[in-house]
Amino acid sequence: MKTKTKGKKQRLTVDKEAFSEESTVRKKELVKRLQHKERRKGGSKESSKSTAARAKHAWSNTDRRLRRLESNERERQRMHKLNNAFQALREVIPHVRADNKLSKIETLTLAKNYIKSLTSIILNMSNGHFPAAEGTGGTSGSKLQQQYQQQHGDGGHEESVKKYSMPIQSFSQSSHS
DNA sequence: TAGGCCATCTGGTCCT
DNA sequence: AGGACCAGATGGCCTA
Repeated sequence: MKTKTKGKKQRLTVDKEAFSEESTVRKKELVKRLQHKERRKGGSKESSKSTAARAKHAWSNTDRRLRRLESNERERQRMHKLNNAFQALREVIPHVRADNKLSKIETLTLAKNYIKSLTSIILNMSNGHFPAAEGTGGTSGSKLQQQYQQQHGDGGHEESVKKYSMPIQSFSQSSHS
């Protein structure tokens, strides 16, 4: 995977037509984009979606533009909140690359494995190795285990512990050095 | 330079 | 009706 060191990206927002000077690098980039676009589209088809959407509300162009800008702003805020949540998640899961930012997919995958391994540890402890869970009535370890096995099948936690143990070990090594 | 990751825009759909 | 949510499109930045 890759390291991410870039800062906040400068966004060309509404005024896309505002950039007029184009370096050769940029031109090449545009060509690349076009090719990429063509590959994705697989042909040109004019959709009637936008016109149908426009017909739905009898707003003036200005109104429509204004509403669009407002909902863009809301969407931006929503995505920022989502990214904050991702960042919070990154901070609570131990991982090897303390200096480099985990990608979103890496964060989710690691978090999933982390939860699995913690669940396994809890199950192991409550299954005879954890005195507090024995003979106290209430939530027994076996109940927990039954519930876990119903959802994940038998022996799933062994594997998840293995899967996650390597990153955790690496993390603890790097944090102690 | 290709490809991965990301932010943003956009229109459709769902929910309150 | 309006906001939240979602997925597709687009384009910028970065690394191998």
